[in-house]
Amino acid sequence: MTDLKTSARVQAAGAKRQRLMAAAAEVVHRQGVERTTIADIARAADVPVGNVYYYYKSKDELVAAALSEHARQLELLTGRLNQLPDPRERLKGLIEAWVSQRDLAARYGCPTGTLAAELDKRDEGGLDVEAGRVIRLLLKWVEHQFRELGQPEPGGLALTLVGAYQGMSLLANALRDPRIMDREGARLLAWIDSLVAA
Amino acid sequence: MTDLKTSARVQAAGAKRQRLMAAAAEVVHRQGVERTTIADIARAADVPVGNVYYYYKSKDELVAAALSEHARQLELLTGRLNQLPDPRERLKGLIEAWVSQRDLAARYGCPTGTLAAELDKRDEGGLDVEAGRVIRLLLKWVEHQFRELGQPEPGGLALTLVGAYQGMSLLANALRDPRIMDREGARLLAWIDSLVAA
DNA sequence: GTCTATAATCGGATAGAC
DNA sequence: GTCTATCCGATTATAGAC
Repeated sequence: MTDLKTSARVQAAGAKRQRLMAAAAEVVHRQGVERTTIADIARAADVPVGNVYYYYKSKDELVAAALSEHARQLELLTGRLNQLPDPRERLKGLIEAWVSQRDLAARYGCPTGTLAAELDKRDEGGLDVEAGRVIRLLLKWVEHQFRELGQPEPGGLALTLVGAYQGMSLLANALRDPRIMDREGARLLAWIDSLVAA
Repeated sequence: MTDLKTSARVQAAGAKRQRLMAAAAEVVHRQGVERTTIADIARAADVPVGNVYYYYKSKDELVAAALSEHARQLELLTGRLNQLPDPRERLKGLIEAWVSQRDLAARYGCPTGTLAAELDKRDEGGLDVEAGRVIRLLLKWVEHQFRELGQPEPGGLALTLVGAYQGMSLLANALRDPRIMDREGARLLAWIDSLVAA
């Protein structure tokens, strides 16, 4: 019985931690790190404000949690795409996933990209390095697909593709126009199709 | 004599306003809007803190000033490039200007792009719209060059070029690697060269 | 026009009751 | 584990002397 109670408590605690992590990712994406208060995240996660510090010792830890939530989402996506037999189809699936998020991107930009940009304006903490790691995760996966496609410079192509995504997200956001995601997404799909396997 | 004294005073006042505007642009680029205090800008401009409010009634007005400073810099650059007779050379000159800023971009990102991204995370003020205007200024100029080159879809090409710039700046910044600016810059130059005039 | 002192507010973090 | 009350520092903005 104590075991049951304990595991239930642990699960509830784990659930709260997870809720806080997911809420941190969402709210920080919408408001940015600096404009997001602990209270904002607590409210979104439906956790009492003063209780947050039991799970995360500081605001920076919550931001780190948001970052790892983004990494988790990315791994979920690439995991799904890895089921596809053809690397070309995997890359096209990635682009389609980006385009499907057009409205969110037009309103708040790429979650990881905007977060990285904001964190790079601090010196302390080292959260900026953490953000770079998540972006590298994406770059490495894309590079791997280009290599499997037999492309000569997979690293350069990955930089171009991910850079195009970051750029189109920023422009869609700055101009508040989701159609930019459609337009550039279509161009990227055509580009991938045009690549000749070596 | 009163005229002299008055004009001197006006000039000094104008000079302070300009110093504050330039300082706002620089400091906000490095630290971001939210982490920049009025005191930071005052110090950078060598103006007493309490005196700032004589020139700008609020922090938002200082941010707006930073934005128009970026617009001014952009007009200076395009004005110089307009001297070149060939639109293809003008576009290549723009790309070279971007690459020449690689170290700044790798440390703090594109001044206008990162500012736009940060401002888009607020609802109040309408400074986000102002940031969009500056980006549109650049897009329109680039579009004009592509049109003069006889390209069929100048608007789409402008979106691609400016998007590529924003993307490579963000990646260079997130990965702290200025060589990304060289690499992608070279690719863009080759792309412009490959375009066949219609 | 210039500058100081200070008001007013806000948000991160902690202490400690339950 | 949960939650309240509160401290403390920082920052925008203003009032008013010079």
